[in-house]
Amino acid sequence: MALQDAILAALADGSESSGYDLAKAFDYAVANFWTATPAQLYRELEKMQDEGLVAARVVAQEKRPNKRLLSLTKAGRKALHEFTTRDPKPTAIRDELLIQVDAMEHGDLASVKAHIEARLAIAEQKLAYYKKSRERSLDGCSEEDFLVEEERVGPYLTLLRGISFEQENIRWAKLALKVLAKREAARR
Amino acid sequence: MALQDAILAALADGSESSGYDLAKAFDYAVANFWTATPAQLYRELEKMQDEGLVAARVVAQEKRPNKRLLSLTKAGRKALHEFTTRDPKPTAIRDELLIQVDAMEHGDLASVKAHIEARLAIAEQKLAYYKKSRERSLDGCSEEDFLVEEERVGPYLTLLRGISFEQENIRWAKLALKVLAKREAARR
DNA sequence: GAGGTCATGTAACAGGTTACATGATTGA
DNA sequence: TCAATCATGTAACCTGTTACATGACCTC
Repeated sequence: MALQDAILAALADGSESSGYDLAKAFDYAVANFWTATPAQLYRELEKMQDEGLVAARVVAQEKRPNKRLLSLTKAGRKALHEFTTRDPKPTAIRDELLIQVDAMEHGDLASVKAHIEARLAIAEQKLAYYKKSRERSLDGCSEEDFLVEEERVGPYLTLLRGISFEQENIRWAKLALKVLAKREAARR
Repeated sequence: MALQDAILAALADGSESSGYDLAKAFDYAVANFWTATPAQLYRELEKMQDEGLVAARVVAQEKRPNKRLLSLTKAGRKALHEFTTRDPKPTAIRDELLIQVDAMEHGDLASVKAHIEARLAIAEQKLAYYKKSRERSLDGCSEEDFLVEEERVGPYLTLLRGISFEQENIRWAKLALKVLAKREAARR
């Protein structure tokens, strides 16, 4: 059910997206609290159309395949409102890198170190991307003013959570690499 | 496949656990980077026994059902080592609360506020639990010394990531509540 | 005596992943 | 000319969730 709610929320703040647009928004490289693959989205959107939560408007394009632009119906908006009243499930995190780090003494240290380095680079990219998003949102306004005056702060608040998540990933990865280096030096 | 790897890692650092023990360790209230329900674990453990990755030793107990204590086989240790050499998948986060916050202006503000408060309380509990774990690990030793001298730092490093995750959840939740309060005050 | 913990699971269903298929256009 | 982007999806499979079942013990 929760993917459905995530789609409702995405359509409510973006408005009129194609399945392809949603697929980009739910890509792990961009999304900070929910991911989904295109296959999942097309399947779910089909179901949501049958249930009358979203409506499609076909836009013919020259030199491009036709688009099906989706938007929320009244029933869709109602379902989204109802969702916000339900108790949210606890956060689920799945991180294979942390499994590897947990078991690193039983595995290949050099590989794990390389994986932490790769993750650090990804986190830095995501952080840079989120910070650009933030600048775009604020549009010159100060954060304090924005948070009180803007009519919609929800997306900004979730963006702040994404930013601090990536900042902590970076901090942690650097610490872990430092520890590994120190231990390697001490082993000789 | 990744649940399998998570089980291998759990058995490698704990050694000889029952399905029930693992279920507690993978519970969302305790686990910081992978969760699984008992049903999932019993199914997966069955498979892993067939594949020869884990072996069960049945321990008869008086006044309690028999236990099946599981441990890694040589093949299991090899599989775990091999896992650490593979590229880990990117972190997957799924958080319904952040969907609700993202869409809060389309939903029920009072409910969302209550959900943030509930999440804050959970994060504080988890943080307290993680901090106790840390004290137990350090056992009077300073962190700096521990990180260089201990033979196994993997579990400690993942614990640190869990701690900072919950600290950021707390910080974020408090900020979000403050913003909501200010906006409510400004609306009058 | 009610509810929690220890300890095992099964069945049915829902949700997520991987691989494939199509085909034109645009930029390096 | 090679890869990426736009844009749609399907099929098969794997993983995760929910609800149920059993039964004795321990604590309030």
